[in-house]
Amino acid sequence: MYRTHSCHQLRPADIGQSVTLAGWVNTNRDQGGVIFVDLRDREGVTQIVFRSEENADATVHAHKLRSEDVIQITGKVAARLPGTENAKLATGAIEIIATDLKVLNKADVPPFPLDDPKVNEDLRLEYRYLDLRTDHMQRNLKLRHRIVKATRDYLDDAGFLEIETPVLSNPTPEGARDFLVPSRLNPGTFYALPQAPQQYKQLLQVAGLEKYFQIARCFRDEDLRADRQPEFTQIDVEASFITDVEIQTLIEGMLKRIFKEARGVDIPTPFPRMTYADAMNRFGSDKPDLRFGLELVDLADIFKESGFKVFRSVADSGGVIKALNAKGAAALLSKEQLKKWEEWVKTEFGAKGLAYIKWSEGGEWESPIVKFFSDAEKKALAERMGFAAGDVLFFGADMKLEAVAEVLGRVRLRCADILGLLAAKKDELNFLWVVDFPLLAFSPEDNHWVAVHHPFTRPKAEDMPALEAGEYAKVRAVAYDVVLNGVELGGGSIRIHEKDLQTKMFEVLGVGPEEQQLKFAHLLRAFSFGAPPHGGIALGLDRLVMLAVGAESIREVIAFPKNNRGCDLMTHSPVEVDFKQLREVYISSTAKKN
RNA sequence: GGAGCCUUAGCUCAAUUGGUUAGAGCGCCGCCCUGUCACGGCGGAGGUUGCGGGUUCGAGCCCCGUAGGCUCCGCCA
Repeated sequence: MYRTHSCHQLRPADIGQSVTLAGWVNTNRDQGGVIFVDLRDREGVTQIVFRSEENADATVHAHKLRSEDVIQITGKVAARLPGTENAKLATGAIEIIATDLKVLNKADVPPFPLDDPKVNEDLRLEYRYLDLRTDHMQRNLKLRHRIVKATRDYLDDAGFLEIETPVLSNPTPEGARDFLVPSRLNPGTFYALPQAPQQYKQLLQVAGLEKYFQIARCFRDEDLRADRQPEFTQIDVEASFITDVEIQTLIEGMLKRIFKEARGVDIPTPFPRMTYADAMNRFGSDKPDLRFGLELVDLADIFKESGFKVFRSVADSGGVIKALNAKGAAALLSKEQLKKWEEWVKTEFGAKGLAYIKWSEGGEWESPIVKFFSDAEKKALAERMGFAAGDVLFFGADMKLEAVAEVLGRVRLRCADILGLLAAKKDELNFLWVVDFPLLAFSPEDNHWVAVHHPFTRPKAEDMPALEAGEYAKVRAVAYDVVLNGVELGGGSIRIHEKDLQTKMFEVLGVGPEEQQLKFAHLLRAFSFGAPPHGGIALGLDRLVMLAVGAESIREVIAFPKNNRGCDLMTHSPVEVDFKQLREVYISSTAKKN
């Protein structure tokens, strides 16, 4: 037996006991005649004392201890001398008077200080096993475990079955780029790693399992971000004979339990609901952060007769003109900075420009466009926007709401940032359902309509006539996203369960009968054998944990993440493989070597 | 595919306008220390300033290229 107690366990009640502890040397304070070692394990820290006059032999060896050595010590639990208790440690009232020391494994000097949060991330990732020893990372992984456990318990209580689906499955024609896996037994053919268990979970409904969930690993071969990894984990849920509101209620209860058990907070349910149209119109985003205002305001009617041609032409032809008022931002935004913002929207979103009016305290309206406005327009504008000295207005004008939303939605977030609107609300948890997403969007690059959610999403019953009539832009989906503090946590929908409707959807999406047979025959056939009405949702577990621990990146809540080029800096994955290994799976590389 | 920022000791950073021997804190090594807990004291080692080229009497600093890291756009049904 290596130990009798953990390093977090012993208290004054244990004084006098003989104990054995094992762990890592956290710090070693050698004072010559007496040596203090803080011994660390997963649970905590306990102070060990070596006294030369009592245990000369052990003390001699303790002189040689260094950080991160793995040791085992035996000794007696003792009260600390009066006045030397450490209130910062849970075990700070006691210490172990060591009688025996065994070095289980010496450690080299660590390449970086483990307790320094400023160490560069690439170094932490190269030595991830050391980084994971830190309190910070252990807390994150423990909380992740609590969240997964709460999820399993909750869904089990609700009658859901955890069922695994294949990781080796088929490529999907739409959506993200697939990771491919060559099949050795079937030369020239490929599996794909799943982007999501979508079809399998629907087929489990056809199979009559009724309530399914899975903590599912998903794979998408796209570029990485702070909140995107090529492999990530979803809480995947699907159920039969269920409505959209019932799924939302189920998930609200699940998130309530997760946050109660993980963070000890009670989040209010039900969450507010907002339509996609409202979210875009008022906040310029389909995942609005409602912890602050800065709402977008419609101005098209004011500028119908305007002398400013850009606004007038948009207003006249039924386009969208909106503005937001960054209250108190004038003092924070110099002319040069405003120019930079304009450059930013131009380069990043391809906008033509960013119109603004800055009203400094005790000054005039400063703006490249205001000279074109009539007095009546200025008055109407100031009134509607609540424009006052110290404010900055930002405008967006375009024939399409999405274009205005893209620019002003981001300007809104950036304004909130510089105005410090979130500083006081860091701990607030603002949940929201965004509902009534459009079913379809026209893709100019592909020159056909694509599914906004995915091809299996059910159109709203009242919009079926529009679908039949080919007015695709008007058709809304029974789809919903759950949003937390402006981050999309997950999304789902009620699915199509009728073969004919699914076929119709494929046609609209430009998937012809041949391709349907090739790629979706199994699903269409399954629907012909009595498929129940069903629907579900998937939540991004990594993002959920990230928000629960207050991290800035999902890499902080994944044990062994990839960097932003998809590489594992510890194992150097991905790597080149031997020619023979490629030959076995009938692959030859076209990559150019340099 | 594109944009921005970054790279100086093991780690985190500094180095005035381009100027002489590139510094600090922590860590590391050695010695001392019987109540520390960010222990303390004394001494010491440690640098191809990412790499390659250029400008200059002289480059950590300026220019070009390149590699790596981070963030973002595109992409992510």
